[in-house]
Amino acid sequence: MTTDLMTIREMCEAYDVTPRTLRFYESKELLFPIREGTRRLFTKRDRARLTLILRGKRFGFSLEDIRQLLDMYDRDGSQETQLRRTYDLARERLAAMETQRAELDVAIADLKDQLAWGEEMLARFASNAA
Amino acid sequence: MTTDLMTIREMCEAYDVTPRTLRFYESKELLFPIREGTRRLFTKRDRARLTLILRGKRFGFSLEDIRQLLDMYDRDGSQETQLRRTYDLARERLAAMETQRAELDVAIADLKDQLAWGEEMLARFASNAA
DNA sequence: CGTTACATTTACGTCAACGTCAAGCACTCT
DNA sequence: AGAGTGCTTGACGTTGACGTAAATGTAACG
Repeated sequence: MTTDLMTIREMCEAYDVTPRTLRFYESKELLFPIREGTRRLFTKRDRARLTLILRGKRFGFSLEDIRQLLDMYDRDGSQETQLRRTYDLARERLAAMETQRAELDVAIADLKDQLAWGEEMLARFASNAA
Repeated sequence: MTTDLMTIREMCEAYDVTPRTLRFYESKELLFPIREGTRRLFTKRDRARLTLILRGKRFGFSLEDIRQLLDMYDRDGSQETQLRRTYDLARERLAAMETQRAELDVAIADLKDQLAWGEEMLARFASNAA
């Protein structure tokens, strides 16, 4: 292992985020890199948190939700209360995502109908032109 | 038929939108109600446009996209160029929606995995407590 | 010492689609 | 005339997740 500490550039490479994003997350108290003078050094812990942040974002959690969950983990270690809270939040999110999926399905089906209609019209134009 | 013209309130009732929304759409040149002094009177044409606006929104088109399409229809009457443009835009949107649905599916599957994991942990805690 | 290549901070800007006042006019009822 | 209601305009606020600009620092290279 090299140093176990990573600069902001290395982090950006590794996680495909911009420096602005990492500083932003720090300002929102999602990350706590070591401040070596004016520079940042990201620890293993920061990387673990960032992984969870990015995963959470994929699931559609807000940064504020994520922050609260991470903080809970920090306080409780790995106790039941926070696990249950995480679990509940995740179930809510899942429900929301499935609702969204259903709506998207309807919209897609409708749009396909409209497309069929459009093709019909185009065909009609084509035959008129011929 | 009463008057073929509707007040802002009637429009709100009929389309389940707020007055603010209608004024906003007018400011964005999506609607062109008659200005009777200081008040608005929405014509059949406005209603047709609003229907298309709301439909477009359901499909995820931006208001700007919608405005451009509506303007095209106004200019071209009902010619092939605009029909094709609409058709192409709709196909793009459909592709985007299907991509989005695929990503959502992955996220849902992942989240379900995490949930299963969470249940496992909770069960472990429960048995420890017993 | 100068240049290059990063790093930092602060603060304001962005995007979408409206919401939320505040303040005033227009009309009706009494 | 006063009260009440509805409609108007205009400007600023909201939300989330950063982007962008400007001014400055600092570290290593040659």
